[in-house]
Amino acid sequence: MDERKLKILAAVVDEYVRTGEPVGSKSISKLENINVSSATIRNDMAALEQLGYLEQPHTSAGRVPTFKGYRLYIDELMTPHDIPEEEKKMIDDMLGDKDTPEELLVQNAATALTEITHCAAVVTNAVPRFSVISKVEVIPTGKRLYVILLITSSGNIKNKACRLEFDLSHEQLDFFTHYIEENLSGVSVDELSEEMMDNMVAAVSAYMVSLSPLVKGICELSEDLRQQELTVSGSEKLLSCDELDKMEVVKFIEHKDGLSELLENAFSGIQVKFGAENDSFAIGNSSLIVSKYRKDGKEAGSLGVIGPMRVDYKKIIPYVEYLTQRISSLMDSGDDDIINAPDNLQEP
Amino acid sequence: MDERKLKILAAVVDEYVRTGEPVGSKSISKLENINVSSATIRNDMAALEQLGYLEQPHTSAGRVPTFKGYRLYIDELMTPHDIPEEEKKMIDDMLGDKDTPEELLVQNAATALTEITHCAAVVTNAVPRFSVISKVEVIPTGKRLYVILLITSSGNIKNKACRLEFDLSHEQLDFFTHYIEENLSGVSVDELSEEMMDNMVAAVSAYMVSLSPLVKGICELSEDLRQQELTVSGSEKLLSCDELDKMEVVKFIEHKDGLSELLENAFSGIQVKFGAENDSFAIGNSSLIVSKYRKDGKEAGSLGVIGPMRVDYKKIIPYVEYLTQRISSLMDSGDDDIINAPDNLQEP
DNA sequence: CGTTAGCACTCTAACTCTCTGAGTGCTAAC
DNA sequence: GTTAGCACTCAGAGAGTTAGAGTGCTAACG
Repeated sequence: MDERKLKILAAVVDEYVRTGEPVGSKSISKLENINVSSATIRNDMAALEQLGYLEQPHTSAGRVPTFKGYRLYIDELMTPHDIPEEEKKMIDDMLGDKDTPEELLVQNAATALTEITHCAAVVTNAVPRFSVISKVEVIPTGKRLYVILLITSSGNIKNKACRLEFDLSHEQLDFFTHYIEENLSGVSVDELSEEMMDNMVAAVSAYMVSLSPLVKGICELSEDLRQQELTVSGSEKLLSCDELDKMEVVKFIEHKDGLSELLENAFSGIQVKFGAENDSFAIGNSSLIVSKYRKDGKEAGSLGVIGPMRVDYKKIIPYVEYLTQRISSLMDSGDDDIINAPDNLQEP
Repeated sequence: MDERKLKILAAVVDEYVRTGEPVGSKSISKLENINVSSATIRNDMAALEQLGYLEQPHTSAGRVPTFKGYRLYIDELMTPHDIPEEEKKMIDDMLGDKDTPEELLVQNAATALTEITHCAAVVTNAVPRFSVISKVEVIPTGKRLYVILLITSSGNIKNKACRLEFDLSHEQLDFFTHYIEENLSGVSVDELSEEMMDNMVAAVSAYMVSLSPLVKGICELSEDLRQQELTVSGSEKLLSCDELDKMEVVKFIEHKDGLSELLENAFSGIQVKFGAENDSFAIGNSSLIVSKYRKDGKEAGSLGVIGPMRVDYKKIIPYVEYLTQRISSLMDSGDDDIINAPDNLQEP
C-alpha cells in the first residue's frame, strides 16, 4: 500500500460522498492534488479493489468504497474539518447552560445535530446512577390509592400510583414514610438493587403485609430511574435518503431495535458502526456515528448521528465530538452547581 | 338505479378489494349470484360509470370503484362481517381490563388493529377533560427548588420542577398550598383556562411576586393534561402497500399533517374518509376509518385505521366498531370503579 | 521500471418496436 | 330487455438497439 494508493482511496471516498455516484478513474485524475493519468489510477484502483477497499456495482461502472474502505478512510485518511468559532458559539447557545435540565440538554444536542448534519440524531438520557435519592413521599390521593414520589439529587422526578388492599391509618402512613425516608435518603440510584428492595419488603411486611405494594412501587420507580431512554430525532431525514431502504428505516423508527444495547455496549471515544456489519441494528446502508458523554468523569449516556454510509465523516465527526465534550462539561459537577446556581433560571 | 346495478356495483367493489385488479364484465358474470351475461353487465357497468360510481383506468381495462362508488358501497351495499366470538375474546385479552391504565388501553387497541387489519392504526389518548383536579402539592426539594404535583380524579399524575428566586418560608409555602388547594380542587381540567391562571397569577403576586413561577408551572401542567396526543402505529404497513405513493406516505409519517384536527372535528359514529377527498390529510389513495370512543358517555378520543382505499371495509369496520365499544366500556365510570374496584390490582 | 496513451470490450439505462390479451362498445339477432 | 359476435383499443411485457461511461490490457515512452 503505497502513498498514492491511499491518496486515491481518500479521493474516491471524498468524491463518492460528494456526488453519490460510483467514481471513475477519469474524475479522480482531474482532481487538483492528483498528478497521474487515469490509466495509472485505474491500475491502483484495481489493486485497491483486490485488497477489498473498493468495489464495483457492475463491470462498467466506477468504484464505490467498501466497509473496509470507509474504515480505513475514517481511521487514517481523512482530515477532520475544524468547526468555525461562530458555529461553536451557536451550538453553545442551542445547548443551554449549567442550569438547563439534563434531559433538555441532550434533547437540544439532538436538535442541533439534526440541524447541522441533516441526519437523524440519537441520544440517550443521562442515567442518574450515581445521584442519590433526595426525597421519597407517599401521598394518599383516593380510596386505597397512593402516589409515590421519588426525587433524586440530580433533579429527576418519578411518580407512580399504587393501590393497596386497605386504607392506611395516619399512624401506618407515618411509619412507612419514616421507614423509607430513613432507609432510602442518601442511597444512590445504583445501589437500589433488587436485593435491597427484597429486604425492605420483608422488613415492611413484618410491620404490615399490605404495605408491600408501596415498596414494590418504589422498586419499579428506581428501575425506571436506572432505565436508559433512547430518543431518535429527525428520523424523517433517513426517509428522504434514497440509499437507505424505506422499509427498513420505517421499521427502525418504529422499533429502534437493538440500538440501545449497541450504544450501551460501545466503548468510549467516538465510534462509527455500519448498519450491515451489525445485525442488531440493521438499516442496510446506514452508518452510526456515536460517542459517550460523561458526567463527573463517568460515562452517563450516548449521543450521535445516523445517516447513510455515504455521509460527510470529516465534517460530522468533529461536531459529534464537540457536542460530546460540551455536554460532558455542562453536566460535570452538575449536582452542586444546580443547587448553588445563580438566580437566572425562571425569571430574569 | 335498479336492483341489478347495485348488485353489480357491490360485486365490482368486492372483486376489486379481493384482487386489486380492475374488474371486467366477464369475471363478474362468473360470480355465483349473478345470472346475466357479460354483455348485460357491460351495459350496466357503462351506466354505473356514467353515474360516477365506477371508472376505467384506461379504455381497455376493467372498472374500478370511484369515491362515490365506495361511499355507496359502504353506506348501503355491503353486509358487514360478524366477528367470531373467539376473536372477540382474543381482542378482549389484548386490550386489558378495567384496571389497565387508559394510555395502555389505547396503545393495545392500536396494536390489535394493526395486527388484525394489516394497516396502520391511529389512536389518540383520552384527554381527561371532565376529570377534576383532586390534588395539588408543592414539595420543596432543594435550594429554591420546588416540585409541583398535580393529580386528577381520573388518575393522571403530572409533575414539574420550578426554581424560585428565594426560598419560601414555611408560612409562605402554607399560604400558597392553601390558596391553590382552595382554588383548584374540584376544578375540571377543561376549566383550567389561561384566564383563570392569569387571575391566579395576579392574586398570588399580590401576596408575593416570586410565587408566580409556581402558578405558571401549574398552568403548564394543566396544558399538558389537556394535550391530545396522536399515535400512529404500524405505519410500515403503509409503505408496503403499492397503491399508496411512497413519498406521500413518508411525508405523512413524518408530519402526521392535519390528522389531529381531522379526528377532533369528526362526528360521532364510525366514519370513512378518503385521502384525496380531504386536503388536510392527503395520502392519495388512502382511506381512514375512524370512530370516537367515549368515557362516561362523553367523547374522549379516537381510534381507527389508515389503509389503501381498497381495504376490506366489511371486515375492518366491524373491528373498529367493536374496539371502540370495548374501549368505551372499559373506560366507562372508570373513576368510581377504580376506586371501588375489587382487590385484584397489585397482589392477587 | 513505473507511467501513459490507445483501443477493444463490457455493461447499464434509455429508447423504440412489436405483440399479446384482456376488455370494451356497438350492432344485430333472439 | 338480453345476448352473441365482432372490430377496436390500449397497457404491459419482451426483444432489439443505441449511447455512454468505465474498464482491462497492451504496447510505447522516459
